[in-house]
Amino acid sequence: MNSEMNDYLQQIIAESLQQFDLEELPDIQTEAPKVASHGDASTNVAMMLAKPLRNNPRAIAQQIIDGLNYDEKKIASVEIAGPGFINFRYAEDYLYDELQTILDSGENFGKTDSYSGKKVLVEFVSANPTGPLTVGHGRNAVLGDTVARLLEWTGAEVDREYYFNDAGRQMRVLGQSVQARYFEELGKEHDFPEGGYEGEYIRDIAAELASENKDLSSDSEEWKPFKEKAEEAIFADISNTLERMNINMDSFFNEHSLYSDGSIDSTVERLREKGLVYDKDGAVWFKTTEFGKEQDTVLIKSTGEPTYRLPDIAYHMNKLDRGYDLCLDVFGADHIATYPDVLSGISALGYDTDKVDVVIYQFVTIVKDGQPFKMSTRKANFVTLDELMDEVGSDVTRFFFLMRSPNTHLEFDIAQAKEAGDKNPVFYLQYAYARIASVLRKTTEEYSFSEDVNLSLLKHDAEETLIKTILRFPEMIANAANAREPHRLINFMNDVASAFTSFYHDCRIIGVDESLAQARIELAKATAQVLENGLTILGITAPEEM
RNA sequence: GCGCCCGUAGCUCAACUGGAUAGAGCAAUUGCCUUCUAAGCAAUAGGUUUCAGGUUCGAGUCCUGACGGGCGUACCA
Repeated sequence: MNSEMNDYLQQIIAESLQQFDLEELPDIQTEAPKVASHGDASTNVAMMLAKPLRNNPRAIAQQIIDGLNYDEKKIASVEIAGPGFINFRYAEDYLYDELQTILDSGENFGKTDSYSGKKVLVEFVSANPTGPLTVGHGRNAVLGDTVARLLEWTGAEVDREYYFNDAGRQMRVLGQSVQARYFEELGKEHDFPEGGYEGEYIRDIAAELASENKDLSSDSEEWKPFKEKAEEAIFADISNTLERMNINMDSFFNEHSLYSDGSIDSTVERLREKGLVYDKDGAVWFKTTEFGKEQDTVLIKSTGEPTYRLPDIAYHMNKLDRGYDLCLDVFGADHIATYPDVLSGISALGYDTDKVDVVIYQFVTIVKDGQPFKMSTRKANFVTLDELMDEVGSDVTRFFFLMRSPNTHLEFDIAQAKEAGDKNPVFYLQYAYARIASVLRKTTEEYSFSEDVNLSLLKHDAEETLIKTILRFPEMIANAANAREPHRLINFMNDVASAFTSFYHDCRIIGVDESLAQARIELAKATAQVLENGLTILGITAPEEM
């Protein structure tokens, strides 16, 4: 059901409700029933009013219907069903008019405006440059990008940002690892650092450095040039991977800039002025107990080094200072603990926490050879996203990460993904699109129409079901965007493909009466448009043939 | 111990934020290619939604308590 119809129904219901002399109007909800025989739209207001009006729901429903003043060009019938639902059936013409709007809107069909005028920042991936992106990062990357696309379709102006830290212990060890491999490459003795990065990519970077023939020191304190080279190479690799996955970042934000511009220091000072920060045991503490936590937490260690919470707070203030109406963070379940501290910090300093929201996703369990597989970047025990895409391509990769709700664990069976082929549901969607494209190619050869199309010839059950299904598209996108749950769109796309295939099966296009063929071609075009728009949001290609 | 997420068909998961008969895919069984792409369609089978209470017209969904799994709970990020 589109929002225009929704508004209309709510309006006429509200008018009818005036007869009851209610103190407060109930929240009128209208939705498409699960079962088609229940009509096109349904409302439960009568049941909600049962208690305040002290009457039985079906009697109230009857009174509401009696008081209903509706346009017969839009609504064909209204009836009471079950415990007191009021079901509406659309006028046929309405359906055909709506089908025409899909064709007229074309690649814009599905766009709504609930976020229009809003500036949104989605921060995701944000992996530190210590190694290639793994399958574990994939869920974050694809989820973030697709939520961003959904928000764009609801009118938001979205920026994608990658937050990283190239300072700290991890990066030092990375530099030292490259250094060790570099001297091995030159045939010299050099100790490999404890807990160093063992991946093959480290050797590749070292080999490239060796071939450049620079005069680099073997002094283990002189790891910085190695770190810089490694960071450069790894970032190039990460960017390449993201590009392959159809992801384009608008900005990369280095945590280090928060130190150099003084925001870290000023954040601590401002919290101290509020009396929320104190010194103890040589460390600087944040009074998180004031916000309901069991313990205070350390902001700056006794070594003088901040914990990650402090830059996180400063970073979020930075984002809000840049004028965003909504800042979305995408991160895995292991980061959930820091989030409340960040909110406490920024709200204490007068920022609106409603403008910050988080998309939490549960971990990806890698299943390899039928066994759960523990990954570690340091130990080089991982499957990279590049390896995965080499095997199955980016369409399947993106689809796989989006299929499931973010808050359930995603089981990623490598073997199954690799053999994906005809088992993979992404092909079901693409296949439906390719079939339509094929039929449309054939019809342009066989037909040339002179008269206007008459869509009202589409009276077959399969045709009506298909029209009603594709009309739900804008509402689905808005819901998925609000919930930040791309898998809803995937489920919907399956409904579309399924409704199309049963139409395709029952209703031939070529070889039937010419005006009917013409109408069916239009319906096929509209379906292709919805599939194409949906696949665009998912970042998946819509192939003309398969 | 405490906090967050989860428990739905043999397996992997949905269920449009409390609605009507809980649905898909895979696996199983059975039909359908001289007609627009069989990467498909149609049908059969598979369920006490982990368990026990509660809230209300109505609960897979909300609340309480068990049981089971995952992730946190660091002067690691």
